[in-house]
Order: sequence, then structure tokens, then C-alpha cells
Amino acid sequence: MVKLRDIAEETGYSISTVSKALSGKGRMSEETRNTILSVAKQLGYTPDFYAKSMASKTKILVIGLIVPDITNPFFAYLTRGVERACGESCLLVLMDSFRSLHREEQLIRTARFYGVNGVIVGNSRVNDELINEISKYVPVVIFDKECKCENVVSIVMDNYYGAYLATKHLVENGCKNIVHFGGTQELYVSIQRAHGYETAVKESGLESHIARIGYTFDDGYKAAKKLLSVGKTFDGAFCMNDLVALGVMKAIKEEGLKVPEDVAVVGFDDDKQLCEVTVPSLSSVRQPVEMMGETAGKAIIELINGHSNAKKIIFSPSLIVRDSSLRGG
Amino acid sequence: MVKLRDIAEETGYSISTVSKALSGKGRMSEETRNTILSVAKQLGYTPDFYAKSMASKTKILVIGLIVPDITNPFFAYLTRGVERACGESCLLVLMDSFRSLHREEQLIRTARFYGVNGVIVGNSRVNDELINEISKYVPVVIFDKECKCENVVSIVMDNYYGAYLATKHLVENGCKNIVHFGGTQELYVSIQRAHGYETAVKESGLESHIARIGYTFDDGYKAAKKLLSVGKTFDGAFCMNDLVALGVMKAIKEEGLKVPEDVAVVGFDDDKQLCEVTVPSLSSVRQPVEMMGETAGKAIIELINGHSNAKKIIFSPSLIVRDSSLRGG
DNA sequence: AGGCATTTTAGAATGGTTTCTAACAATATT
DNA sequence: AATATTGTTAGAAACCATTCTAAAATGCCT
Repeated sequence: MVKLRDIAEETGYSISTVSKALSGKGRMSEETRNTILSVAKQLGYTPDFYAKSMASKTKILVIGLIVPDITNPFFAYLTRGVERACGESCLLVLMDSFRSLHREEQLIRTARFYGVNGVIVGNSRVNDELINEISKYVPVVIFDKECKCENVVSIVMDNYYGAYLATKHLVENGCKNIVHFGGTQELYVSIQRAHGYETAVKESGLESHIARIGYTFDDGYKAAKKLLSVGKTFDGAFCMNDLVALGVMKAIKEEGLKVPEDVAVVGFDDDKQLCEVTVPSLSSVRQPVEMMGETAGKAIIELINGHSNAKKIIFSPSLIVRDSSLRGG
Repeated sequence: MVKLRDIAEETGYSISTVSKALSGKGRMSEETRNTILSVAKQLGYTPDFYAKSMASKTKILVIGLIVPDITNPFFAYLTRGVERACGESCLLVLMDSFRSLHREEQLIRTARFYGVNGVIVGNSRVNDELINEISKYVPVVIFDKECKCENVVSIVMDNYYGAYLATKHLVENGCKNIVHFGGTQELYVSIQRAHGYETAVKESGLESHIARIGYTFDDGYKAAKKLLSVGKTFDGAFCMNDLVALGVMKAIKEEGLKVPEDVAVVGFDDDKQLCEVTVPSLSSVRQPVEMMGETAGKAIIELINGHSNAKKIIFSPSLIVRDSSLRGG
């Protein structure tokens, strides 16, 4: 490994002069600088990152981002948002827990030993104590979870409002019998979305019908199939997420009904790849995921730099209307 | 920031003793160790990663992964594969170029200044000179591109074979008139796939018809629509990727034809989210993306450690048959 | 008690850079 | 010609942990 001293010996200048020539900070004769630069290039000098970080007061920020599954579009967009906030000024270390809670906890626990200056946790399953524990050492930004510790910023989405929006939209499009294909009750977001749905339905004088199912294409397909096979018809479906919605749509088509004419369908998450590509295209509630990621990035940088105040940042979703819920007239 | 000296002053022991107590390496009385450990905990000591890395000879490996767009499932799976290879032994720094060639070049150029020990480039657009240049300083693994430099490992997919497989499959399912909805000619993979298609078609005594379009849902939709509107019918479609295939399928349906009865369709990439969720589900050529990522990770680690021989690693695709290409009898 | 072996602790060098201060040389001012 | 001014370069301290070597302290033996 070529170091400053090697260049100093080769050129005959001192180490400090070489350092300044390469960093371009101090002033010196053009000749000296050019000599040093060319020798440095010739020798293939690469600065030692660790030595550099240690010597300079402004160490490069390293941000750890822990996600349960980078192949899930939600987390991919989140990551991209964080990347955007990082820009040139900090390094993003990605840690994927492969959906293993154990590995996730391990990552959180060990992140700080890897020189990470702050941690963004893109998931809400880890328990509060762990967050409490590590936030003593390293600032933390966490999603969809409220945390009262110092040094922790929560970023949450208003799931209640998103569900409310979607359901109201179905009502406005003439639906009288709206079913909510929802998630299991353990997950906080499921509860919130179901709650938003219920509020909207009751407000409109309609009856609420919640099918607690799950989060996959198959879950949606089977649940809708079951309902339709026992003659339980409906003319609107508000679904937990886009995959469930697509499953429901498949079942509807198989029963000879049409979307949106017979049943209007709305999903959640607005996975563009998915929503814009199906026939008919799928209406969905959009979370500003990338923006949330960017906000998380900015928040952690502020926390690290010691001047942050926000403890909780709430984002509002918006409804993206496509063909699956639009009936003319 | 609490450092070893603070603990040394607090306990009255020397810095070296404190260091050894915390690392658990040298031998010392239980009492001393316990005292030091408890004071360290009380003070909230966190070792300085940079100082640690510099002092100890075994610096932690840092691998840079440059992708053009993490929200693209291909790169998300690639990333996951690399993560898997990293395990506990190295840190993965993710760099997203946001599809900007300029930014990508910049990232490649500056990666080594961030203390990255090796770089994986998940994209083939950058020019050879740049790769050449940086491979002088840092080992490189690159995808879908052959590079003759020392210090560079290429990982390539046999696109020719994938296209051949898909086309043969269509022939076996009774297609007599197969169109290839392909990509532009600048991209190496497009050329390869078109080539594989042509070989299979000619081998089967059929005529070749290549539509050079692009890579999006819309591209596929418009191209198929155009063909069908001028009465150019076909009974098989091998598409550049899954999105194009879905666009083609939409056009076919709109013209009152059925998939797969009237036209059998095969895509490329096997984006599971997409393929399994459409009606009918889409047959597609699968690239072992995650495996390729894992291989890339292992290769870069070997390169960094100085014992690598492989210069080019070739992966074979496989065909995943679903409903869109299966006709009974 | 003196000498030896063994355990425990301290001191100093090391890693590669940055940055402050001081020294030096060259030019300009009086 | 002596001093002031400016521009260049060298030297040394600092960053913080590791690790090697040497010294001090302890215990044991004769």
C-alpha cells in the first residue's frame, strides 16, 4: 500500500507538504504540487480511509439502514430515498435481515461496532427495549412505531386516513356493499386501516364487512372466491395491499363478474410496477415512501449532528385512481 | 465521546490495560477486568471504529455495490445476493446512481476514496476505460460485460441460451408464427437475446420476425397493437422482458384474442411479483439473479484477499412455464 | 531473607493522515 | 542594507486503539 511517506521519500518533500498538495488546501508553488501529484499518480497512491477519518475531525458519516427484505418494493423505494438524502456526504451501509427477526435484532445490536454513526430501522417488529438500548449509543430513526426515547425519531404513515380515503372513493363511485380484505390483527397498520375503513363506511350509512385474511395474492384470491361462492356478493373491495387486490380481482373475473363495472377495487401501497400493468389498472393508496426515506435520512443526519427536535413525523397518503375503481356515471 | 483514556483515568489503570480488559485478550486478574468493564459500561464507552481499524491490522472489508436503480427488482435481488455473501465479515455500502450514467461514473471513480476495498458494478453501460482505470486501485466485479483487465471478474448470463429456450418452448407448444418483441440494438443483452430467438426459429423451419422496440410496458403494448391493427397476426410472442410481455398481452386481449389459446406469450427476467399475479400468469425466463449476486460477493472477497483465478463466470437461465404459454394438446 | 518464576500492569511504538506552528527563503519596503 | 512582508516548506502534535516489551509486584522455594 502506497502511503504519504512513500511519496515524500520519492519526491524529497515532507509528508505534510505532500498531504497538502494532494488535498489542495494549503498554498504552495505550482511546481511542487505538480511534481507531487504526478508521483502520487505514478505510484498509485490511495489514501487510507481509516487514517484519514481519524485524523480529520469531520469523520465521514456512516449510516446503517436495516431492512427486512430489499426485494420488497416498499423497502427498495425507502432505501432509494435514504440514498438521496445521503448524497455525497455520507455512506449508506445496507443491512438486510432476510425477514429474520433474530438477524434483525443482531444487526441492530452490532451495527454500532461497525462504525455506524446512526441507524435507520425500516421495520416495526423489533421490540421497544432493544431500540431503547441501542439508542443510548447511536441515534435511531424508526418507521411505523412510536418511541419515547431520547435520540429516536419516529416516522409514521397515516394509515387510518389512507383507508378512509379509499373507502370514501368507493362510496362516491356508487358502491353500496364494500368489503375490506384486511390483514391480521397483530400488525398495527392492519388495525389502523381497518379502522379507517369502518369510519368511512359508517359515515356513509353502509354496513361494514371485514375479512381478516393476510397479505398475499393467494390470501386475496381465496377469500374473495369463498365469499362469492356462498353467494355473498359485493360491489366494492378495499384491500390491505396491492397483491391482495390482484388476488381478489382474479377471483372476481373467474366468477364472471367485471372490474370495475360489477365490483370496484382499490389496493394499498401503490406498487407502480404492479398497478399500472394489470388489466384493468389498479387504483391504490400511495404512501410517499421515497419521501419518507429521504426524510429519515435527513433526520438521522440531524440527530447525529446533534441538532434535531422532531420526535415524530407523520406522512399522509394519497389516492391514485386508475381503472379498477372508476365507473363512468 | 468516551475513549480508553477516560476509562483509564477513572479506574486508575493504564490505557493498555483497559484495552486488554475490553478486548479480553491478555491475562489479568478478574477483579481488574471487572472494574474496568463496569466503568466502561457506566461511562457508555464505544470504541472508535476508525482508530480500531487503523490500529489493528485486520481492517474490516468494505464492499461497494453500485446499482443504477435499487427499485428495479433485478438489482434488488442482486443486492440481496451480495448481502448474503457478505455475511458478518464485511460491510456492504450501497450506491445508487439513479439511472444517471454520469453519477454512476462518479461513484465508481470516488468509491475507493470512501475506504471501499472492492467494487461490484451491477450494470454494463459504463465504458471500459473507466473500469480499467479504477481496477488499478481496487478489485472490481462487473456484470454482463467482459473485461480483460487484471483484477476484474466478469459475471455474465447466457442470454442467448435463455432466448433459445423460450422460443423452442413456444414452438413445442404449437406456435407457427412467433414474433420477438426485442430491445434496442445498443444493449448487448438485446442482441444476444435476438440472436438466440433467431437460431431457434430457423432451426424449427419458421420465419423470424423481430420488432425492435424498447423495455417498457407501453413499448410492448404499442408494438403489439400496431402489428395487430394492420392484420399482422401471430400465435407466439417472445418478449424482451416481463413488462413488455404484459404490454403485449394487454394489446392481444383488447383485440379480442386470448392468451394462451390464440397467442402464447413468454417474458424474460421472471419477476415473480409480476408473473405470478397476472391473469393468465406469465411464463418467463429466469435468471438466477440472487445466486449471481452471491457469486459476485464471493468473487470480490477473493479478489481482495488476493487469491482469485476466475476471470469470467457464466450463468445459465431456466424457463419457468406458467399459464401464458401452455396450451392443452 | 534472597533469588527465581510467574503474574499483572505500565510505557512506548505504531498505524497514516491532518493541521497547527515555526522556520526558512525570497521578495518588497524604507 | 536592514527590516518587513509574503510565500513555501518542515516539524511535531494529535487522532485513538493495539500490541510488543519491559518493569513491577506477587508468590514460592531453598
